Amino acid sequence: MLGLKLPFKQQQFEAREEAILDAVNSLLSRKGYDLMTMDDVAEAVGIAKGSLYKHFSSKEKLAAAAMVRLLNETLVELDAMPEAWSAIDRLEGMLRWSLEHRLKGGVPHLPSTRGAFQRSLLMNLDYVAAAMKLNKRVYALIDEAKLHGDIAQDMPNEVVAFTLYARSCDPTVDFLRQSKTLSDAEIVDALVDTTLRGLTGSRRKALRRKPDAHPPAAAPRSLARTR
Amino acid sequence: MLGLKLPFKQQQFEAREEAILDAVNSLLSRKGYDLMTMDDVAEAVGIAKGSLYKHFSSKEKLAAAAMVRLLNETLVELDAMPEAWSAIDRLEGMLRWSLEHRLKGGVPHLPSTRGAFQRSLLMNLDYVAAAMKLNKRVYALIDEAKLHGDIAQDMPNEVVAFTLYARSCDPTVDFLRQSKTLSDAEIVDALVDTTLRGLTGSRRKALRRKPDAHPPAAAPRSLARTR
DNA sequence: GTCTATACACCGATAGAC
DNA sequence: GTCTATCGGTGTATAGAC
Repeated sequence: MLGLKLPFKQQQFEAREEAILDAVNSLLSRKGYDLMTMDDVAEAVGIAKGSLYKHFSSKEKLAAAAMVRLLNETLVELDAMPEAWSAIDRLEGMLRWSLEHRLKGGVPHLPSTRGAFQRSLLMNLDYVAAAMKLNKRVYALIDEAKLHGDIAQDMPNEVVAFTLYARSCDPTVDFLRQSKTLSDAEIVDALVDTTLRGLTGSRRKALRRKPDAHPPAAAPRSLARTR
Repeated sequence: MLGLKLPFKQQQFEAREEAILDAVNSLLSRKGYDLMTMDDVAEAVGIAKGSLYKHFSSKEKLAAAAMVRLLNETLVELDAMPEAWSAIDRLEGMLRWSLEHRLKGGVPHLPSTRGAFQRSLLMNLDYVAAAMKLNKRVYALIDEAKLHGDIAQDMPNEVVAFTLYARSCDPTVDFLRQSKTLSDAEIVDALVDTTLRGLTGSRRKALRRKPDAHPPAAAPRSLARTR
């Protein structure tokens, strides 16, 4: 009896941390890192602000923990996919899951803020480790999909990976939702469609850029910088 | 002589406003709206903070003015394109221009912040007017491109438009730049490529989703909400 | 109009009682 | 560990001298 008391309290402690991360997850997606205050989090969880700091020693640690949890959930989701799915199916599945997760009020995979948050994340060892683990998995899938001819060979892997990640924090999602003409399911379909097949839609055989067409490949004005 | 004095002062006044907007443009792209302070702007321009409020009565007005100027510049760019260009060429040209503008340190077309800025913009009459004007132009181009078979017919116009706008505030741009493996010109090419032709690359005739393939169209888990 | 100085509010983090 | 109260710092906006 007495031997169970400590594990119980510990279990309760971890349950509260989960509740905190849920609140952070929701707030982070609605207001972003900069506008999310510790008061917001405390109020959403139903505890005092001071108590928050007994669980997480800073706002940055708190937000990073939520991001790490998301990355790990994504990995679990990848592992839970049907055996029959090919590499491109899994990548599409991950993208769908991300978009649905976001539409339900979850954090995006990438920090959309151009602020201090991104930099603090890169100095957080837990986050970097989780990100690298997921990234390795995704890169392997991309390589496999390229072998199957499902992804253009000449597309750099990092472009593919970041494009997939970034779609979950694309403001297009918010704007489409605000315009109210598409359901959530249709928004997901549209985003998946444009991401994988582009605006031209690879269903059509006719390609826009014929071998000897006029040259819109170059920039309209010579603004290109090699940096 | 004396008749020119007033126009001169006025000209000087407007030149200073241009300088202010340049600074805002740069700061807004680097730090985002929330992290950009009026002190930052004042220091960048080289004037006192109090003087700023003689030109713009609030931070929101200031940021909105920068966004309006960007939208108008985009319209000018669209009008300056070669006559021979088709609708899809112009849309691609606009996308390229946006990406290059962003890589040179300019504001993105959409407010990436999930904060109060977006809401304040929608209550700014000047911004809404400029956005509607550009939007009308873009929608016309999309319709024309669809007629030519350059854009998938079943893609809603708003999805196409927002996808084009959103690409200029895509965090992929930042991450690719940080990884240092691609030049700025290559980043632009890659982004334009994925946007128009998707990750699968519509150069290949073989399409991923055959008519009677297995069904990855449905979500991996039934997370779809009709809302 | 441009400057300096300041009012007012908010937020992250801490202190200390219980 | 949870609470209330508070410190220190920062940011928007304004006041007032020149």
